[in-house]
Amino acid sequence: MNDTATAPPGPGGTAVDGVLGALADPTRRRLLDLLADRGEATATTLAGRLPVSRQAVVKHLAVLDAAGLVAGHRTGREVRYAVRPAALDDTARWMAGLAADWDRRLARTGTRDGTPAPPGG
Amino acid sequence: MNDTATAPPGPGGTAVDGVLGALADPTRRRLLDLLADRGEATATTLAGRLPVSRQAVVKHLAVLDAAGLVAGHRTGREVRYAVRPAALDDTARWMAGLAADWDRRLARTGTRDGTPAPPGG
DNA sequence: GCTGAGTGCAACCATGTGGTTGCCACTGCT
DNA sequence: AGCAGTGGCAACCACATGGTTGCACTCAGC
Repeated sequence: MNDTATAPPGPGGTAVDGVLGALADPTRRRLLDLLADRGEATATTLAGRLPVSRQAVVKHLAVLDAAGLVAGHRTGREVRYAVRPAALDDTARWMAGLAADWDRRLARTGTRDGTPAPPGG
Repeated sequence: MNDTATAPPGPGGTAVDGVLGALADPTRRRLLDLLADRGEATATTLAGRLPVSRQAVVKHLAVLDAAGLVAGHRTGREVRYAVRPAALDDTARWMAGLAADWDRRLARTGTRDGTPAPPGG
């Protein structure tokens, strides 16, 4: 059984989970916005634009990296991070599919609750 | 300045924030899946399908309700909840727009970071 | 009116997570 | 070689959050 609801039959379901958690935090969203705006940036630079310490930014960047939303590569003594639209796009599609799925289900289900759920589907 | 990144210029940005947080929790997603599948259900019924207590379900339902993902209406002594695709659909669109926005920005930005561009810095 | 089912609320606990500070290692420039 | 800047731990703190239990209240049926 997949644990990502039902709409996303594709293998990308796991990635979606991380993306949702990562995007749920406002600081992280701000970080992504900053990153998308600058194209690339280091944790130190980013920290200068946010009301949090560099270490906090590093942690957030780690979460975003785990979610596949950003990627960092070392350049000399710096580590520059950049956004990766792929994961976001994948999640957007998953969500759109989920919304459509809900609508579809709502159309076929009436107002039953006491019933022990449909056996065949 | 809105705190929901930049892509969604519409007023729906606030709703998105709640949806993301609500969707980030696996139990909540399971709940939504159950709800979408049954059409309608009470917290007690839902609790029977999940490995958590009824009260835990009630709390999750409250979060989902605050996010606009579900709506509950009282029927006698029961409170039946049902999913509301609107908020999800809205968020899906926001996310798709954000993904497109990133791609757009990445196309125009090069690899600048060290440049103290903004005068405030 | 009594009883049973179901809801709502409050207290409480444990863990996760955001955030900070401190310190050390490494890299690059002079 | 020496100094300054940047990154990477690790420890630590505070609060939010998921989850539980207990109890009181309400609605439905007999």
